[in-house]
Amino acid sequence: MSLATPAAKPSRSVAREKPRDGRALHKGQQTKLAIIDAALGLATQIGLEGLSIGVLAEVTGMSKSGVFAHFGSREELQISVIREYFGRFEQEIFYPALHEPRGLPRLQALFSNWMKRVTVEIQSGCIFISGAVDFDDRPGPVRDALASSVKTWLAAVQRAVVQAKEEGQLVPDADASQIGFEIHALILAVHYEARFLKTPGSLERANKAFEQILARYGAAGPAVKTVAPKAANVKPIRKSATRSVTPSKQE
Amino acid sequence: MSLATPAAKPSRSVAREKPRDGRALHKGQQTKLAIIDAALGLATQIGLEGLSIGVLAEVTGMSKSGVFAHFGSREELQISVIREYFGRFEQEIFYPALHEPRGLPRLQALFSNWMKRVTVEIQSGCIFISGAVDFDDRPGPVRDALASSVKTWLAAVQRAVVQAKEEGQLVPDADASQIGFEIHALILAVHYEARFLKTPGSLERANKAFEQILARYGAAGPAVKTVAPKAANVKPIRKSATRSVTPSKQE
DNA sequence: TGCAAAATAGCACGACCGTTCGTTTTTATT
DNA sequence: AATAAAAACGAACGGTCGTGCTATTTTGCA
Repeated sequence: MSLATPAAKPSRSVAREKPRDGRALHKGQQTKLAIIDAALGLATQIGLEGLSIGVLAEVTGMSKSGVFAHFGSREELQISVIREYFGRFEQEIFYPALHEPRGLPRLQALFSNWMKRVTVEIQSGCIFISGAVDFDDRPGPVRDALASSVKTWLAAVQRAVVQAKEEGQLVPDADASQIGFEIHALILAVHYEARFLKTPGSLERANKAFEQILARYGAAGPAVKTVAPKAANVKPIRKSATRSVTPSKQE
Repeated sequence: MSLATPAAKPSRSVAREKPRDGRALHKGQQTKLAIIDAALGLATQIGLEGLSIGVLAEVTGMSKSGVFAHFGSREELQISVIREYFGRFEQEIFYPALHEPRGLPRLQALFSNWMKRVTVEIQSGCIFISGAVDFDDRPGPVRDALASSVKTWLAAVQRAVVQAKEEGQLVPDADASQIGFEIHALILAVHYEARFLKTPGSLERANKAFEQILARYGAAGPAVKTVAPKAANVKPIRKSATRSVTPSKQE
């Protein structure tokens, strides 16, 4: 099972004819990855729209045309950045949560990892949020890439809610889309209040609200009590689990 | 009592020496208001950062320098737009809610009016949200004006929560800042999901979540039962109440 | 009606933008 | 070492941006 239903383009790896390790990637691919990495850093701070090829060239120590040649258009650059950002979302939030047993523990891990990432993004910014504002009503491939990434991610969260219901850890009439909406709302509010308004205590309020969501929809009985606390602390990590999950998205 | 603690600049009205009605405003002030109005329309769609003097001149049928002369800088134009937007927030959301009795009914009216406005902003956009993204980490007077406007507004909402607690309609240990945070989160989520993702049913989910917040913190006993339903439907409007509240903010 | 002041227009500037194109350098292979 | 391909450069283009000047028009009051 993968986060992205429409298989994400690999775009990296895949050497020439003879992938003799130690020189697998073309020089161009290396620098392209370096450019995307720098672009991602810029985009998180000033947004996808603020991202300019000129400053990107300056940062990477290249010429404008040199940077440009790797993408062919600014839109393609933006889309590359979105893909990279989505990939890191998977790596940092989604895949680690898969180590937790499906159901409530995994849902809690998803939210916890998400919040951990938000803690960083309070300084750096989130492309999925700034991008949503930038491409609110501007149709095109960039907006499509952005929206599909976000939808994929939100669907994954919602799937975890459904599984928690299936495990009997949430009451049967719990509305998964409603719960997903409320969780998403908390993340957005943390970004707004902590990053923009700099209101203290936003992180804690989001955590508290999340717990109250679980408390409200949590099924009665001992099931919640036994499973939840165990998973919250213990992490049964399978060896090289991260790598074993990642390639599965290739197909 | 006014929404804005730091008295908002009138900027309009105030004629010359002899305000003989019918020719109270200078020609310049009239067109300035017209420019701001057009700028507000543009800014809600493409954001404060996307707002350009060139297209604004085109829309208003003026020359670039003609538009520019009214503000002296782009920043001042943006600030004027923020002030105008804030003023409409007061007019459409805050002041009408004052007609409801303080406490729960007024809080419900605030949220209801807010949601009514959001319904429009799904198409047009919200400057307080796009502006927060645009000026995330860009200090300056525009960011200050934006943040102070939002904070003023959020404080007004929070005040309504406190009053509901004072009226005994919410449990005494209800955390007003926590409730304010969660309400704000719902609005942000509606904007994101309805405007950007175009997810159906977002409005309903926000309304449902709001009711559940009230249900969770609602005080037991008959107080809630008797007051809440009455205020939810009946509107005891004092005659010309809107006008009687507005000028009070002048001092 | 005349006249000062206010409002608007016209024009140009420097800066930055994405993009194109021809040239030069670097890379990878024989 | 030779060579063809890939990568990076440099300069320039047309465009938009905010802003500063100087005219010109319009306004409001004597």
